[in-house]
Amino acid sequence: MLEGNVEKKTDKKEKYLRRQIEILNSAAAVFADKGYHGASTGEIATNLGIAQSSLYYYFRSKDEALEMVCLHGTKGLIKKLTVIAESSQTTVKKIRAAIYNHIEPINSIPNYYKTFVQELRYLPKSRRSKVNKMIIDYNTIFKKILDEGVANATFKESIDCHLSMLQIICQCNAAAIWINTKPEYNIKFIADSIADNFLSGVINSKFN
Amino acid sequence: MLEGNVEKKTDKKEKYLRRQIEILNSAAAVFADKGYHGASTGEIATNLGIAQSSLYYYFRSKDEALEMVCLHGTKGLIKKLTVIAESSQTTVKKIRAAIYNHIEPINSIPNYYKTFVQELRYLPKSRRSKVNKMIIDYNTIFKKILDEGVANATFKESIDCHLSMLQIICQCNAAAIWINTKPEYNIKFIADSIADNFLSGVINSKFN
DNA sequence: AATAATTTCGATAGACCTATTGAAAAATTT
DNA sequence: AAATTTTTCAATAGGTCTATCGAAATTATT
Repeated sequence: MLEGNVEKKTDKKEKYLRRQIEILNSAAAVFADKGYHGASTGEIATNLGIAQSSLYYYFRSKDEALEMVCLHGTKGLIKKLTVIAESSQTTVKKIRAAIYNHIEPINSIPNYYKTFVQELRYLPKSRRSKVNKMIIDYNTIFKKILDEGVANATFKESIDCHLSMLQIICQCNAAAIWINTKPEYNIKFIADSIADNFLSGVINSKFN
Repeated sequence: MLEGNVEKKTDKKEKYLRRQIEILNSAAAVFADKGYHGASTGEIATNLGIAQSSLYYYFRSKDEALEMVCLHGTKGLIKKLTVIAESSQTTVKKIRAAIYNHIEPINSIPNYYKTFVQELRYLPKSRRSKVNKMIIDYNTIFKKILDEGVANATFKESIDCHLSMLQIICQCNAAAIWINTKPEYNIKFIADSIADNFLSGVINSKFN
């Protein structure tokens, strides 16, 4: 049966893709821990209990693995940010939601997050196009929320929205490194702190 | 003459140390560009126009070179921060000065700064003691300025000073990466932006 | 100018690492 | 249970890299 064959083929493919994710999880863990150049395919394989050469059934090269980790780690982020940006909340709430959305993968997929933040720079130029497009799109949407905040007079006219976007994102990204240094530093706490400081600053209001 | 010999020996030593700095400059440049593991001693040497093996007259190993770059890149920073912390300025001015002090080496020694920020994590544990002590001291002084701000009611009581310290520093450090992405992003502009946002936030004052 | 100290060099050992290949093993289909 | 497809493996070619060594070159001293 034709339909039967199609279904089976799809299953095969899905099984392969599920296994590929397991491989990528290990790659992300070693990349996050040792850095891209410090990571060896041998260690990625050993952590999975398979032979080093077996990895190459799932990716062509180490840098393809890095690209896949970076792309997989950011899957869905843009869509979620778009929903936030296009929602009818106040700008302040959008910013809070955007920060939480950005920081959440630190919890769910920490090794992908760390690899993206710290190792993307080692991705060869020939492999950058997809990731770069994604970053530009993401930053543009993020900045738009800030632009809107200035336009509707929620934010001061004096702020540089591009720079503010970079400042927020770099605080989120850095959190991936020190989030586990104190028990009270969970992502909600950190997201709130970044948002509070960004929105209102630290100066006591009686001084305003 | 005894004094003569002593003087000459000192000159020798200083000549050696000057050359060592040249070696470290090249190492810092390659570390900053390629990352510690991606950097090869061959490239460090080629950039200096000398043989790879010649480097080992100035350091024992690649990780000793990394340690020296990290230590040299932060020389004097603590002293300057201490002067700021112990000065009689207002807390707000201290924060502005501390941010500028922290960010300034991005201009004067960018490769050391980038190496410190991005590659320190690859320094073997056996070599971390000096750098770690320095970082702890530095962060403690920085946090003290914030604590003082809360104590003298310049800052809100609700802020987590340790977290705020981390947030400021990570914004400074990230700036080393994107400072050259726009012509108007000089260190004064960025230091002011970080300080402005941190102190007063971005929300339009009529909303307070 | 001869001697001594400092600096640089070429050659290389010993490791480690990526990616390929063809075969073996395991799983699936017929 | 035989045949086919999918997955894993061992072996290894070919490359790069760190660190060492004794010799050569350069610089400084006597």
